[in-house]
Amino acid sequence: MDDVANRAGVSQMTVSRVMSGKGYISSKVRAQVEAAAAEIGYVQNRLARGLRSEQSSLIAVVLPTLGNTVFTEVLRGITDALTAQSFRPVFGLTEYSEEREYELVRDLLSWRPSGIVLAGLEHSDQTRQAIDASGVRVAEVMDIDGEPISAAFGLSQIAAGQVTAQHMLDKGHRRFVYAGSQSGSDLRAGKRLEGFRQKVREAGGTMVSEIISALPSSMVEGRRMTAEILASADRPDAIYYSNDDLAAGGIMHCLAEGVSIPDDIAMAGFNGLPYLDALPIQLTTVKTPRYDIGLQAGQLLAAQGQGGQSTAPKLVDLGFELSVGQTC
Amino acid sequence: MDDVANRAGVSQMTVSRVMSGKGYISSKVRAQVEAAAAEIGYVQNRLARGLRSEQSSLIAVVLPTLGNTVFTEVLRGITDALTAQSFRPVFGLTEYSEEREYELVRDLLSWRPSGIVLAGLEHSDQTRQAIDASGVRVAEVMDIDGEPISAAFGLSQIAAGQVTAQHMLDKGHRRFVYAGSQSGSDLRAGKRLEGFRQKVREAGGTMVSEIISALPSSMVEGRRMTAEILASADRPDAIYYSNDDLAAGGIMHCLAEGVSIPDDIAMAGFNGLPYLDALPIQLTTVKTPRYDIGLQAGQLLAAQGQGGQSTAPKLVDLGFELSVGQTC
DNA sequence: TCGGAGTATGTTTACGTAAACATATGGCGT
DNA sequence: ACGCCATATGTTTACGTAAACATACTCCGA
Repeated sequence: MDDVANRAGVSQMTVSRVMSGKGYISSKVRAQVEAAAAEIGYVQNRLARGLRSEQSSLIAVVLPTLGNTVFTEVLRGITDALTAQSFRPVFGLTEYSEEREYELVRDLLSWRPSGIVLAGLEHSDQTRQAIDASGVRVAEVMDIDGEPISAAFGLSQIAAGQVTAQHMLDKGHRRFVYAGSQSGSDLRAGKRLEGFRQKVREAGGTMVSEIISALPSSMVEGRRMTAEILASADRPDAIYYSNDDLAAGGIMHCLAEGVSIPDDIAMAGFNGLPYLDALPIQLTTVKTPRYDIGLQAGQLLAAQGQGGQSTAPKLVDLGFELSVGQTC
Repeated sequence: MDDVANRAGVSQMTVSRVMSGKGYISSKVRAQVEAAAAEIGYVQNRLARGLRSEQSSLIAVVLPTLGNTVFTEVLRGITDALTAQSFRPVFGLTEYSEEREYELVRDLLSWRPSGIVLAGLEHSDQTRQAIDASGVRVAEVMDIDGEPISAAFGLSQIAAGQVTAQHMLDKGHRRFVYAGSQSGSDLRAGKRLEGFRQKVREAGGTMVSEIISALPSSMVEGRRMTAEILASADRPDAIYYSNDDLAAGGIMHCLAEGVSIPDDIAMAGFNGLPYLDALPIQLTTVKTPRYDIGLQAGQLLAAQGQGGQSTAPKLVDLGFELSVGQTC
């Protein structure tokens, strides 16, 4: 700024005023300063700005994985919201580990972000403590079954599991297998299963088994698990997959092996991923507003006014929609 | 740090030495300082550190989209490489716009990143100029057909197109349709098409038509385009899709409509996405080392030594592999 | 016994920015 | 004509850190 100031024949502070758009500036001086800045290729230093203003226009984003379309779409929403306000996401991946989440949160707080996005409502005490101490605003995404730190955007995972179970029960299915992944470390999936189990129990149905792969969810793994389930002695009526990728793998298995859906086996997934519309058989699933969840979380954090924080609702239910297909 | 110093009964500089691990510190003082820091919950301020050291341990990442698995995997690789060195990615999405890329690069440079990742080798003059002026190290990813700014990690997109064409020609196909997306703004896809066209021309084959959708690539759009192509009067032997998502949509269309692959229509895609292994029909495609590309790009930028920069190769060819399936 | 080398700590300063506080000019109402 | 207010610019200072430059103590060999 000093260089720009010298060249424009004004003081550093005047340059600062032009750059930040705050305070009075005559149009003549503004033009001079802008010309000088362009000539010497001035690029503002946000580290210094952040240091001085005790606020960084960075938003920390801590998500479990990018291997799941859900989170890439949430991240898209966040990024779009932030970009519009010239905030930038800095991020890290936990791979579904609470320990990793803590390390990342701690580290990211050293950037003095204006806000932080976390997945879900369950966090270690350490994590909560670090966040409380820092005073940053928090947006938790995807889940609303629980107590948010300050604001959560998502849907009731438990209710989603319940609705799915109810639909399958209504269709006459009674004997279920649950197929999950990630060794059960995806807590949202756990909540869906919880809701699902409850409804099945209430209706007198049976959870024949709950198979949880150690691998991340994928279509390939879903196909493998489905083959295993169908080959087992105690074959169920229906499979509830923890998400659409696994379920799509199930559909693929059946298409390839000539297994009839839903007569031989019924299926339901979760998420409502766009590619499902391209499959030969429409999967019954639950559509979730992932992009919107990210967008609203991003908007909350990017909103400048600190006054707005107190008036913001704590839990924002973006809802879900049971999408009935041909698989049950 | 002043607070920590007071509590530990030492000077601020001693605290700085403990935190950064540089300089001599007695084990007694180190313990005192660490205890004091823990008690008051000290969190270092990386903005100040960056300001002082003129270097930020942030890496700017500018990618076209997160809607394409390719870039989410590249981003995973980058993130993994950076995290290992406690660097963090700050990122932005261009949606395949050069203008947007420039704005993002310009803005991200204000964070004084230690490095920047860009997709592809084509950038506007403005962008190159801004990067040159800043002196940051650059890693360009996915493409190596061209002149890199400093280092590029990827594969020859032109060669990938050629290899695919050659294989299809060897299988006896002569009349091709190309199916692309994004209004052709994906320049890597353009290079593949270029290589493809060239081989087809050389072999006396025909490009019956080149259909480019305005939408982003997706399985759904691939299915729609395939239906359109198969319904056209001038029906080709084979379709070359700009990527696997479109091609998978083509497979789905054929499965649903009972079109025989490859007898009625042959197909090839690009990327080698993992989910292809789950489909009932194996797609012929080109496998690309996306994660590795990101990983190596990240490692280059996270490597501290500036001396390493000059010895680093300019173009790193991570190769590709033609994966022959059942679709041609 | 003395001096130098290694170890351990402190003091001063600068990084680039913007808040807080001055200062200066011009116009307008009374 | 006078003073006040809106406009326009300048000066000083602090944000938290680490480099550069002191200073002090200990140990060891000549």
